[in-house]
Amino acid sequence: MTPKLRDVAEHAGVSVRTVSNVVNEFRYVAPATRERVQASIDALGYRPNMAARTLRRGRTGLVALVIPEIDSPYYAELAARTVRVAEARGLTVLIDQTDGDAERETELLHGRRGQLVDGVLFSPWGVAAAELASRTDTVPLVLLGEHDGTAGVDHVVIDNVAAAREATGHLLAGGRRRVAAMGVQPRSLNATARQRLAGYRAALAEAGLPADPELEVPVRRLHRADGHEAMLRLLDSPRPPDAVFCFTDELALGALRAAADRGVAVPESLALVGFDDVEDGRFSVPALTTVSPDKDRIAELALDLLTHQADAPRSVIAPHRLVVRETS
Amino acid sequence: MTPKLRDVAEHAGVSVRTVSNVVNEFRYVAPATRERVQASIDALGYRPNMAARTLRRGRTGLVALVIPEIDSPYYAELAARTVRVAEARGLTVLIDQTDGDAERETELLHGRRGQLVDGVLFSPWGVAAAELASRTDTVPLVLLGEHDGTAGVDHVVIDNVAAAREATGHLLAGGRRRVAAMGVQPRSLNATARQRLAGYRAALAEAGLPADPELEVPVRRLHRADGHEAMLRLLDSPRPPDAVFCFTDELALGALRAAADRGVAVPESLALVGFDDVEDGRFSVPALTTVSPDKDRIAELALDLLTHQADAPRSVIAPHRLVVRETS
DNA sequence: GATGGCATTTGCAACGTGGCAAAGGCCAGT
DNA sequence: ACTGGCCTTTGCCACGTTGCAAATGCCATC
Repeated sequence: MTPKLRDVAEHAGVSVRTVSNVVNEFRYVAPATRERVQASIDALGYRPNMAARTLRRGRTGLVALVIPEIDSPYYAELAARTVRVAEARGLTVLIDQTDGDAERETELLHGRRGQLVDGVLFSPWGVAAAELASRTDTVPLVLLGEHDGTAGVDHVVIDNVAAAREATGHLLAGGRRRVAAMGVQPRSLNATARQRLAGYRAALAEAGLPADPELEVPVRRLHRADGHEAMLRLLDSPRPPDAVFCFTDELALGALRAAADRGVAVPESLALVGFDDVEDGRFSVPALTTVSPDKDRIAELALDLLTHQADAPRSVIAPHRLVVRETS
Repeated sequence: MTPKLRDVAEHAGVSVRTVSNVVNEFRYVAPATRERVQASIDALGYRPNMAARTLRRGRTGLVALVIPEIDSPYYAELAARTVRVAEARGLTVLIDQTDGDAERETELLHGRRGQLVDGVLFSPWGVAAAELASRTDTVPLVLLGEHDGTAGVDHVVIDNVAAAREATGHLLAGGRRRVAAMGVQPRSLNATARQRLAGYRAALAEAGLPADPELEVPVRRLHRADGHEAMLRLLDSPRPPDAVFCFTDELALGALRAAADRGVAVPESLALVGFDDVEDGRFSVPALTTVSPDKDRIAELALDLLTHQADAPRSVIAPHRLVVRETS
């Protein structure tokens, strides 16, 4: 059996409370006592029991990070950073994977974790804003990357509209005239996709180009396979685009592969811009031009919001920048 | 305040214990009572308090997955699968990221998590076998992907030697004669790298080729950047290889990029084989030939071992297969 | 109508910890 | 020597839950 406070107390010849004081680095413990107790702790290999501590303190030190998929590189990178930042603040991250399933998202949102976590960082995929509003759970919540303003919830976002406009504008500035947008979501729940589409359209309008419905390409998910499939269709269509703004790097990498399959030269005949700046895109051939959100900053800001909950919901915007590489 | 059992009990006019019985689906609860209590539970929005439950039951339902990096695609994919399998078994996975830091690994190994988890799935990087043996913690432990047989611990592995031999043999069968191995670890702690090197050498020996130290390429980490750098060095060397067996897909993807940088045609002038079968490699140009470990199976087996701990340490081998694509 | 047995409900206690506040001990200043 | 004050240690209890076993109630059977 794992030793508990009482065992240490007996071993050191002090009261349970004193051991607790040592463990919690209480100020008023005589150096000699502290030393003796510490020796007993080491000797017995005592570790605080988290359950008991949590029950007593009312806090767990755990934060849930709810994301659609761990193995999607953007989320993996975001998760890695979140874990690092959280650890630096004495928090532990519990990663929940929803597979984009709205039902599971709702479940987690309404506190299925039952007091297991002190806060939730939530990167929604299929869940509607209304669902957020109807939340009864009291656990602090911060939304990542979704914001249509309706839900009265803290959130960290990047300026998706501006970023999409820059990306599309960059393609247009390079002389492209048939620029497609890939990543449109059939169900319009997804605020991020909507905003990127809006930015794309704004850039077209600025350049005096008409919006062509054929060039607004819907995909089921945002994976490489989806990008690959959609790009093949585009390239096989009567009037293929000369550039594509992809809503994620994964889509862009799939599209890049499709271009290779069809023998279309990138960037000569087809320019591509992605979104997320994931590691893969830096090493692809050719390397991917992309919008790079500041993931470290996102993680930091999200944990800031979570640990300093305020009365009124806040919206924080993390920086992004366009990274031009070889696909454009 | 979140309602507790007592609140529900009062609301439903039954004892606390009966509510607990309903929550835990105890057999002997009258249907009418069950219904009434359930109504109260729903009305008040009761959620069991995990800390109290854990304290009482002695189990948390949490399993730690300790990996070097979440955002390395192999680990990300493994983590995603582990989370799914665990969930199907009513377990929640807590992901710990060590950044390959031996100290942190040791810390986690010795139970820093203090009863927070019921078991640990551990994918070591820098920690020595001796460290494992000296473990005092009693939490069930399963090792992933490391096995030099010395540590008396359950583990799930693939047959790295055989896999490396197949991969290298495949390159040799394709007529390559200067086959390099990339991914050798300077410190020899890493059993996986050692085994893959052994398999590589075995294949060379089988083909009657001498082992050339110049072709056994060490790298600091196993990332794309390391593969890129190492490959550039190889290509710039007096006698570059005509094929490289990379110990991870990430290295291979970096190498692929390096080949493009130097204008070396893959697979014509240079063949590449990776290891891990990560998603990126399926969409790279050209698509990566790789050793594909059965990650689903690894996750399942690991949780099997963890939940059915035995007296004697067991070694389980998960299947793998060589997936030939375009780089060889 | 009494008895036995089973279905259902309940009270008590304990899991290991930390908040609280009081008790104890020591020393300096008067 | 006495007092006051501060440093140090301590006991008691509650956090919310469930294991245990006993208590209650009901019905069929004799």
